[in-house]
Amino acid sequence: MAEGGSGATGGENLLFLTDEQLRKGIEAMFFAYRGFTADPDRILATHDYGRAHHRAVHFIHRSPGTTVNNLLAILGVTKQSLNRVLRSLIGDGLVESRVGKADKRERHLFLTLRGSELEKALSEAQRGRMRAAYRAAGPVAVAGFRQVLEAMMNPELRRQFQSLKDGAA
Amino acid sequence: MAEGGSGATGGENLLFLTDEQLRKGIEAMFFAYRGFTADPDRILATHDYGRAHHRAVHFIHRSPGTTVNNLLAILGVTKQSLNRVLRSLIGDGLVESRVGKADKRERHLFLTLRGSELEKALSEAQRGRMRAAYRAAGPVAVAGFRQVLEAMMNPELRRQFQSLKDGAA
DNA sequence: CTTGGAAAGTCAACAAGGCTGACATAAAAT
DNA sequence: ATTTTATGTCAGCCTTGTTGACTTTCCAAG
Repeated sequence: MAEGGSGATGGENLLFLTDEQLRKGIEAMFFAYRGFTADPDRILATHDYGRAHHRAVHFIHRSPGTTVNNLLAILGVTKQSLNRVLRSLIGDGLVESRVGKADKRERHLFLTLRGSELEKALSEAQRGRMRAAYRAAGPVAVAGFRQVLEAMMNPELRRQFQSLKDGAA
Repeated sequence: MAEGGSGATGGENLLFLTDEQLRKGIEAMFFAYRGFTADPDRILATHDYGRAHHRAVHFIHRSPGTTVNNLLAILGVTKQSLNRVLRSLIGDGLVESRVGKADKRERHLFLTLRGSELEKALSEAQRGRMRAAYRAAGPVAVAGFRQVLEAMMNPELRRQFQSLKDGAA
């Protein structure tokens, strides 16, 4: 499905697969990820939170009412680690934890008003940079960007991502 | 400079810049980065090393003889943090530190044979996944991937990256 | 030649955020 | 009635980042 290249770069020659090209891609990924997290990190620092809080807030915003277990699966950390973060977010009044109706063992997580405000600040900062990068690169590049990223995920993560992708909760 | 879109996706409509699209890009970046680091992480764990060691080894391999200060600038950490990592790598005989000839204050860093072996194992693992993703996505997608990543970096990082890109030391 | 300051290294202390293991509780499922 | 599941919590460990204080080395400017 790959080589057929839509022209542009040069048909079936595989120059884009040389170790040199791959190394550049690896380094680009490293440096870009730093940029990717830089803006939210600045905001988080002023609130005495870290990236772990950002991730929790992001996915609770994204899927309101999600359970602790769902969050664990998405974030890929231990419950102890996530619990520490949730405890502080709940304690600070950014997240609300409601006992499940159908299954009272479950806790459903929601952002409070203050939680939503932080989420908005963080995601606007992060989207700002993303938007600038997308605009600079153009729609075709963006499509390629997304394709490569999805191919780079672990298969289970890709499945999670794709079910997350289009809404739902 | 951007909108002119080379066709394919739809000319000047800016659907690729909606908040929804940006959110998907942000999450794709998050999940992909996990995949990106997963394979080397597994190798590192068996050696009692972490990502910080990987980064140091990578850039010493990439620019043999680089100074501690150069490395600090590239990695963006404090010298104390880097020093801890270098000390363990030097102590374990993976890295050699040679006093500078012209300026004897500087230390020039080189991988030993054992260091090169670790580097090779790590980079082969990481390139393996990258190569698979590149192959699955194709050359056009790869070009877009690289464009977006570069646009996402901090300007200083981008400069560093671009001077690094094409060889030199 | 002396001295100021840059480059490098070291020690100590701390924090975030991963991890494991052990254990408690409540509720659901068998 | 028993087992399993979902969650929370305590204690302790590791890596990797941080600051601050201090030393040694050595170039370069006065």
